[in-house]
Amino acid sequence: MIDLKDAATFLRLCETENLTRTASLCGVSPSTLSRTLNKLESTLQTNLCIRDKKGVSITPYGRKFEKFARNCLNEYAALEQELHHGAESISGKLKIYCSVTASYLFIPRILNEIHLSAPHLEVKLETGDPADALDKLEDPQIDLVISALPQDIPSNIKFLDLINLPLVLLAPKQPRFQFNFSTDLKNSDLSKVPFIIPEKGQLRYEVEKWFSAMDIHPEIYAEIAGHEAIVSMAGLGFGLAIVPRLVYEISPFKNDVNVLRELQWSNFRVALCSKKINAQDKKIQFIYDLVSRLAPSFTPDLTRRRNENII
Amino acid sequence: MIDLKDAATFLRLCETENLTRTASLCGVSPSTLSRTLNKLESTLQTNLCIRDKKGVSITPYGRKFEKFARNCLNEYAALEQELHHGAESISGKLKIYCSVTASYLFIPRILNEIHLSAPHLEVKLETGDPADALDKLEDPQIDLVISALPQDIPSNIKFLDLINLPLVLLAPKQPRFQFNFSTDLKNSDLSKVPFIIPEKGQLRYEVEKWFSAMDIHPEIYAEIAGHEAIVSMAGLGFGLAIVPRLVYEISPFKNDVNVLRELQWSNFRVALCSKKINAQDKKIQFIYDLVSRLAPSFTPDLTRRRNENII
DNA sequence: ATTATGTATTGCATTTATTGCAATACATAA
DNA sequence: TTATGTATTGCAATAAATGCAATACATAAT
Repeated sequence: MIDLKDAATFLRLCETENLTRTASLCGVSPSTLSRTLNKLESTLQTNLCIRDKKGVSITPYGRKFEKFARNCLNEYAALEQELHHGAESISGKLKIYCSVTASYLFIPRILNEIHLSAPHLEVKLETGDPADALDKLEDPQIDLVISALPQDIPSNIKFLDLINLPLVLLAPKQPRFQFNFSTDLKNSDLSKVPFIIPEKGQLRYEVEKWFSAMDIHPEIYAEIAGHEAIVSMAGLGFGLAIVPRLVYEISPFKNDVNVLRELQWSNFRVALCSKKINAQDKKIQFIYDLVSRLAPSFTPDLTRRRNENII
Repeated sequence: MIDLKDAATFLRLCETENLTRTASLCGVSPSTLSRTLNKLESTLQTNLCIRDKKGVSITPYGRKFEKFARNCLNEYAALEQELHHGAESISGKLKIYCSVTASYLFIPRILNEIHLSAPHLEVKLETGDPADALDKLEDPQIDLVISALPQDIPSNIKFLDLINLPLVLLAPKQPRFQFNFSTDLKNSDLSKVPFIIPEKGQLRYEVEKWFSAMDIHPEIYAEIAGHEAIVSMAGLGFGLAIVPRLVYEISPFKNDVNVLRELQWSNFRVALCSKKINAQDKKIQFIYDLVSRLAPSFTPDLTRRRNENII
């Protein structure tokens, strides 16, 4: 018969579609997880997922089981709540601020994990310009933010590194003006083309640092709030832009821009942050703990994609 | 974490409130079941049931868990149906005919067990005069009946003994007429009081056998269809009556009648019956198998109550 | 082409959990 | 008192789960 623990395990697998990482999330070895899946499939007499040397993919039957598992675990959480209503367990409300991009990448996994290991914790999410993220911590409503870390980290901030994002230089495939950039791009050329740069925040700082290191004095076409909008502007052909690779990867305008190069020595540390004064909060401690288990699974996913479509 | 097998086990315990019998139903030893309950209670951090030397009783928290367990197992059954819709599993429809009393005693446990071990089997129930039960087998709609076995069991009937019910002689506490029966009841007296007897069926046969053995020639007040109605009539004071003890125990008129004595040497075998020609049916075989596991739990429950309130 | 990294699985020895028997302890009825 | 029914516990045997290390394969980087 099915053990609810195995059901929870399968939900994690559905989220990651990766046996090794799921195993580490569940705190077991990959071999154990592999055998757990065998057991699950044999009791259900069904193939829940296809596992080969390449990885894991969930079958339609697996999706049905996923629904079932989610239902049961929800009811189990409700039962626990009913039995000893939340005593000892992590519960209450928690508000997180982050960029739209961060919400795509980190939040689903974090929420999934919260749902599995602290189902009584209510999470609210606010998205916006990542440049504002650290300041948002001053808002007493906001408990946690996902933000790029500045050079000098304020002393009242506690943080946990999530990922170190490479920055990429983007150019529109169809420039709106007749500006020039050839394949053998020279820095001197960059002073002659319009640039879209962030209005403020750590990315603005990094971009300016790069300009100065490269000794470029670019023409600024626009200063934009929100990383995602920068890619849109570039995609629409208004100019070159610099954003974290991840933002480019996720953007709906991805196909309208080319990656000219990846910026070296850039330092764009994305971290989970909170005010140190809240560090004692049980909920916040729990999230730090949870995310630190989750963090290793972020890194490889993003630094992977290679074979740039350099023009 | 909870195993659905343990949840099913607990549902059986809720039905029987008896650890030993539940253990035998689940096919494990009582010690194993005891430890299963310990495990369950420790994972839920709650007392699901009170277990002492006297027996088991389910706590309110246990009832909550029961609801949860029922939910989950229902969903699990639905999932199984969805995955390989009923292949290999016992499914379809089955109609059972029995008396109201039998439906109170046997049917809940049987249905509970069906629900746990063959959740896709749809059971319909028809209740009526047990005298008609065996004849009902001629109805092609009816697959199984619970009936008293006649002296000569028809050769085309397959059966499984459920219980051997003692018959009791009942007298109204407040007779409607001025008939007489003293505490030192003599058989000769019984010829002078009105009797309510069954219209037909095995009970009619047993009653007449007893009359003739005792050399009583009673005054027949009424011939009634349906055992339950016989107790009602007696309770309303129309006369003495003979019914299976169980019928008396369960009757809402129980408090309006006294048990004068238990009839000796009466032979009222209640059995699960079907036509032999249907014995190959997978569903029917399954029910026989299931009920034969269940049967031992019927017997002790009913032969227990002693200390009759003999007048 | 070769190397390096990432993926899942399998054999094996070890540890851990489960199981049923028999014994125990108590309650209730005969 | 005796017999029956109830649940639990100690114990030894059995069964199951676990992680390590080795394996096999795919893919990407060099």
